[in-house]
Amino acid sequence: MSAHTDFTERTVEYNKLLSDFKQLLRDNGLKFTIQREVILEMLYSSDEHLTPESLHHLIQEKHPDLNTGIATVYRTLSLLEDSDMVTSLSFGAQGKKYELGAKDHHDHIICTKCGAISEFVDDEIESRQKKIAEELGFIIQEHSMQIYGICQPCQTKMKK
Amino acid sequence: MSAHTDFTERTVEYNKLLSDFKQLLRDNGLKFTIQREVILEMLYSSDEHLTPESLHHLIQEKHPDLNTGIATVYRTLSLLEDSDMVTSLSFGAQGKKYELGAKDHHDHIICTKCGAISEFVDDEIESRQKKIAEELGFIIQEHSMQIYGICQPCQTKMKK
DNA sequence: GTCGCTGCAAAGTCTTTGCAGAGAG
DNA sequence: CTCTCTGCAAAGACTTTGCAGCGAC
Repeated sequence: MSAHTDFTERTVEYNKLLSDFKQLLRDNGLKFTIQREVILEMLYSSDEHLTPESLHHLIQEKHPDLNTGIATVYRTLSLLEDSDMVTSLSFGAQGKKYELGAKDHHDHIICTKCGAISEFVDDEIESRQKKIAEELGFIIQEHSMQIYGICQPCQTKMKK
Repeated sequence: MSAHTDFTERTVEYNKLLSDFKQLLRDNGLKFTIQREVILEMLYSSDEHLTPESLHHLIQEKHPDLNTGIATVYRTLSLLEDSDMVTSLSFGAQGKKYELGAKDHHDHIICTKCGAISEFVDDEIESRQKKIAEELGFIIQEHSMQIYGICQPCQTKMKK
């Protein structure tokens, strides 16, 4: 499930993120605390889109000693969102989900029979999106796209 | 933005919607009430994506005699959503927004600052999606796509 | 040391639910 | 008449905020 990334590369990427965060805090006269670092780290290491609650849960699990409060999670997420370091998304279900803005972009195609998920990126779609946003006067930040269908293996099963 | 529709045609379209709704209610042993009719009517006649609160407000305004409760609005929207007559959208901004599902397929572009939503359809994207699904061996059923960005008015505000 | 940060709990929002009377079928 | 609906208010779920002690700088 979680894509394996080369350790060195991952560290470099994370360190960049971390120093951006520190810079952001410094620029605004804010303090770099262990809680804030852990929240960033969890956002980085998780491949999922996290809700404030799931993020809090993750932190409680991995760093029980910190006894981080949910309020701090909310406050930090707002801070990160205001600074465009994370983006909040809310698909249908209740409650927002958050993800780091720095990750590689990709879309998903989901099988409605077995739940298998494939990822894809299509340059043509990406460029059309930019054009559409432009035409509508928007400055595009990102997008999210899901295609739902039936995957090959499920199609085969259904024929039997 | 809002396509002008000829009055007669509009009435025909609305009547179709209304009879579908009545049928739905009948099929499930539910009752056709004035409140339910007014909610459907407001959803139909509004070009906006409505929140439960704004919908309630609209109804209070146009039909003050009914004194419709917000709970009824929530209950009716859930009913309509469960029956796929309306679709709920929940992007960034707080609170869900609802739109009639009977309308033509379209995607959404959402302002991450103020929550404004515009709609669009792009044939090229639609056809690319079909192609991608095909390449990945999927039989496409449907899709959902959202672009997030900053709308014109918010860009202007930010410059000040 | 100073001043922002944190956890806790209380206060806000938004949404759902229980109830008794009203109303559709 | 019966059984669902409705408005109201109370209860829930999710977020934000006030406060006093803690900790980064």
